[in-house]
Amino acid sequence: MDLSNLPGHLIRKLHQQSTSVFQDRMKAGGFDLTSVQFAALNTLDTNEGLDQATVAQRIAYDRATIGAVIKRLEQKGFVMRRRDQADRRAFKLELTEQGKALLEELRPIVLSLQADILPTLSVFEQATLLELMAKALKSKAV
Amino acid sequence: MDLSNLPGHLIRKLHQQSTSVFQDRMKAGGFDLTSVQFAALNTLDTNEGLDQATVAQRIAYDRATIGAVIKRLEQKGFVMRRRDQADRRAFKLELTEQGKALLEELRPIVLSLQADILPTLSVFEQATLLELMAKALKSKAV
DNA sequence: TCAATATAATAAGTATACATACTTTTAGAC
DNA sequence: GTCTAAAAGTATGTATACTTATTATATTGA
Repeated sequence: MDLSNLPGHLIRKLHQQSTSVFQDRMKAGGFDLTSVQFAALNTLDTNEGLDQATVAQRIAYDRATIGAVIKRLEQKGFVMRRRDQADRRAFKLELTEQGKALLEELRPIVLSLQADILPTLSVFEQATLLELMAKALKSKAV
Repeated sequence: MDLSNLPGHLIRKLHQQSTSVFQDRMKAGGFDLTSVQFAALNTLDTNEGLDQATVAQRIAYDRATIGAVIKRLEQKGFVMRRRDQADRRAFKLELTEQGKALLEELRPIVLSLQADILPTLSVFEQATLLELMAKALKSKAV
């Protein structure tokens, strides 16, 4: 039984390639940030005051993982947490000035590295792949 | 900046969907095995006596990760490790009878769950996606 | 031959990723 | 107004996933 042509294996390897390109580019630019951390920062920029659970839901992670991610972003000085006075269970999250500045620097890098994730595909093939992946992610009809 | 249409994000979500289907099916069948553990077992079945480093290379993981995976498979009684007398740094790995039996049970399940990873795609679309992913994984020409 | 190099496995450290359980707080039913 | 169910965050535990360093053993080349 050869796994190498099965969807599960191909998807995992592609994910591996994707995160590897991201890490390499960050490192090359002198930044110390993972793709998850970037996704969280990016979500907060356009949505000041979100809580952790909502951030987790927006970028499709569980609360526990995002809690740890936010904690590290706070320690690095990119995010601030304040108790929500209207709902004292939650925190309102916002970017620090440093976080905003970082995000402006990172965005063009993150956009440009996307092409390197699929370097052997033509523009048309890339578009086809993205379209099929997006369709595959749609929830199955009842 | 909307990440949701970028390759990196789509690939991650698809990977998430893939591992989720795998876990659900294993659980439904009463098995306690991850996709990585299955991949390692499957590699050993057709290649008795491989060492950890070679297994890692075959299924595209680093040695440290596979070392931990093999350790758990050994604890579960599916794999045996013996010092390679020809190279005393390495272990020769082989499946136990229990490991072989498990693999026979799992294979049809793993094959059948592949279709559920991409439930909303037609057969033709699935084939196209697999082809593009395989091509995207080819190393970029020098 | 023997010093330099390389390799197999492990150790230690960081960061996801998720399940489950627990605490605190909120909201809805009555 | 009180009871209960739900939700936000945290804690705990397991399992990847990878990097760097270390140890033991092999290989090599001058």
